Amino acid sequence: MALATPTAVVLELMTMGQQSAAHLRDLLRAASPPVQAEHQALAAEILRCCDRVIAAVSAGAADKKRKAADPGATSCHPPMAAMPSKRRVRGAEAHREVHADTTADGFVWRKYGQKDINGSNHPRLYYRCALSGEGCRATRRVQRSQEEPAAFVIAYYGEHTCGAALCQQRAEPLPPTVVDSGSNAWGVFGAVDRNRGSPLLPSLGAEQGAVRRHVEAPGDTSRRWSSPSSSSSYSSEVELGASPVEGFLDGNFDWEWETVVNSLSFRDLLH
DNA sequence: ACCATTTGACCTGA
DNA sequence: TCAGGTCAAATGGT
Repeated sequence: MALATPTAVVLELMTMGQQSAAHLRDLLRAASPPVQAEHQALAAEILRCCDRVIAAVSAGAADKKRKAADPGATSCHPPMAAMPSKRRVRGAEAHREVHADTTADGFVWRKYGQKDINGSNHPRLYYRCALSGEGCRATRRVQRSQEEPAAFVIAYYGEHTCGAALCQQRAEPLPPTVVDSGSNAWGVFGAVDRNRGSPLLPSLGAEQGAVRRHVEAPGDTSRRWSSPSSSSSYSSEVELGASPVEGFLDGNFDWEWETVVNSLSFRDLLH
């Protein structure tokens, strides 16, 4: 139960504003005839402002909490104090929860963890936006539905502050079929036509060939996702909007399918 | 050698 | 203390 503290109220209102701005931006984007880029930029700007306020308020609240828990903490370590906690508050409500029959939502995600969950037959997968290195804080949690093993429950946390332009670059042709996109228009981009199903598989090879280009410009490493504290690389997942192939559904998730998809290099997609 | 993927360890909130 | 979320070393593939 959320306490109606001033901070909570600000967060709630800003989140509503953020969702509205996202919706507006998406409406403008999809408008025909196309609206001026200036208008779209304005909507994007509003969204960015909301994002920043939410991030700032959240960070402030988290910092306050940390200090309360650790009164000995001083400003000796300003970088840590200024850093919002990377760890999501357990049980924090998802920004949006989607029940879908595929994990593909048109965004480029990087898997950063997997966990077996108590009372669940299926592991939970953790993804963050592939552009997190550029400041995008969107993450998602994917798990097979207990009731419907063929369905996924995808919880989204945070908004795409990367502008999602790159994230969505492969999703444009997909029709909107995601269930429960709520008031948040990101759901629109989760569009996947399940009827395409496995027939997409053969085309993947061609697409992969088209996409796979090893062009690495100097300084391109900034685009490669990496943990702030590590030089190791992380897995990437590029979801092309295909449903898991029947037969993969038995057993552990559709790892095989994801592996096929994973063979696409995220870096390649950025070119 | 480089990059992607896996998975056990670690951290933190409840 | 436990369970969920994240990190990062180890491993495998190209």
